[in-house]
Amino acid sequence: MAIHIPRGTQDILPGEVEKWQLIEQKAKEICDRFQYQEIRTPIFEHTELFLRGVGDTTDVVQKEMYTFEDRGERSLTLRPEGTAAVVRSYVENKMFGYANQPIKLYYMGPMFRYERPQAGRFRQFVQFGVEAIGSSDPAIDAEVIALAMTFYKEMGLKKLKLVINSLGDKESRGAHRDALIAHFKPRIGEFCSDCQNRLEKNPMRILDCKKDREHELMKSAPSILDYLNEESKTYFEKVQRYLQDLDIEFVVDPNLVRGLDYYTHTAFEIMSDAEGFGAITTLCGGGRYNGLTEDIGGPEAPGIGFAFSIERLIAALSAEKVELDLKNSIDCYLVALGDEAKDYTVGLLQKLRNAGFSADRDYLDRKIKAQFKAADRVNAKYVAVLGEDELKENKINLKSMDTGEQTEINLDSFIEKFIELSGK
RNA sequence: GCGAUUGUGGCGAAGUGGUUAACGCAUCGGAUUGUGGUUCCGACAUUCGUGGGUUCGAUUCCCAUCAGUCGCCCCA
Repeated sequence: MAIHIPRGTQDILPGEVEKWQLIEQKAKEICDRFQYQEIRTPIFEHTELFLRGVGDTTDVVQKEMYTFEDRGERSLTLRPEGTAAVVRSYVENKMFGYANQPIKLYYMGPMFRYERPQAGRFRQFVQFGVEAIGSSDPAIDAEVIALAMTFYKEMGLKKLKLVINSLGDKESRGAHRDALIAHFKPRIGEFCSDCQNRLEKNPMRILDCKKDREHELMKSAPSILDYLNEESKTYFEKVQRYLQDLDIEFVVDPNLVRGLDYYTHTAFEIMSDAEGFGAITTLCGGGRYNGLTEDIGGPEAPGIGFAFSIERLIAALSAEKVELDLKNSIDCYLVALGDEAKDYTVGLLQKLRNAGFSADRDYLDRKIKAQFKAADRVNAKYVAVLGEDELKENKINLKSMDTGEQTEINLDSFIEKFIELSGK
């Protein structure tokens, strides 16, 4: 039996890959405008990095990592997200010492999570992400969010919803944590087993639980926003003000927690409202992670970033029925009749290509009619017919597929004439 | 990890416990000699995800297994 593609992975075939290329191009262009530079890190890292960086109480680490041992008995893990690795590289390469600060980076590449595949969820998926490290100016929080929103808008998405929250600094989080434990502990038995586990390890994640959402203690739970100290409060207010200045609409959701442990202060998600987008609504997630550099053994350096998956972007584009501007025509298709003519097209084709045109010919020894069909199928603008008659007279017949008009051209001056006619 | 649902030619899809498994699209060939996108004719599955069982006989019934899809949890 034929071998299948592994579960949760996909081949991106011609016809579909053009969308990816367009998106990648757009992402790079916008990063250039915002002055973020590309960084490429390995696809696997030491498992330890994610345990410490992402947090060992998170679902991502507990049940979704592709972890394996190499021949040297090192525990390695296919990266489940991008931030930990970028921050590792920042520390390892001492980017904190670079002249140009803050360090503004972007990345794009495959991530891996062991999950049951479904709409918008894969075991290998491609994330595009951005990290700005070395500044704790709320303006850069706004810039990072603006970058994501700009990208989506320019791709043509309209049904977007930006949700933001503040998780505060260490002090605020500590106070909130104590309040949460005090709030839930007396009646924690009424909650699901996950929540019972979360109580001591990471009580904030109880707020994120979907099962116990309707419980009365959920509604009366202490909000992080009431526990922000002055500094955190001011920071959050500034971020919001900058977003308003940028005309970026948002809603504040005090229950937005995010799945990874490293977030502090600003946390945000961009969701799609589009119908037919399925159960998954999050397109993009991100936030600030002051303290992450220290968690993985580096000096103190505040950072903020986001990541989104190209797969979900494409799903959102198709849910909103956005037409992408994909060009798919070729300049010239060569139709040859007879062995002598076929031989001649080998060189002629190369001349067209050398002159900068996209050009192709038949390689299946098809009849003239079938060759024209093939030309039509690839959306050829022109078809050049070379048969025994033309060859004898040193001519070639050029047909415009739009107008059906045909012109006889001297074979020796074909390229020059073609450049002229095609207006290139 | 749990649940639902599906699995027939390159694609979409009908169907039955029993001789040759509809149809549509695509593809290829042809409709007086070398010209596409329309029309007409013809060709194209020793085979119904895989393995096992029931049966005189299974693509159709049962079991297992694998895979796809969707949902829960959580996320991108």
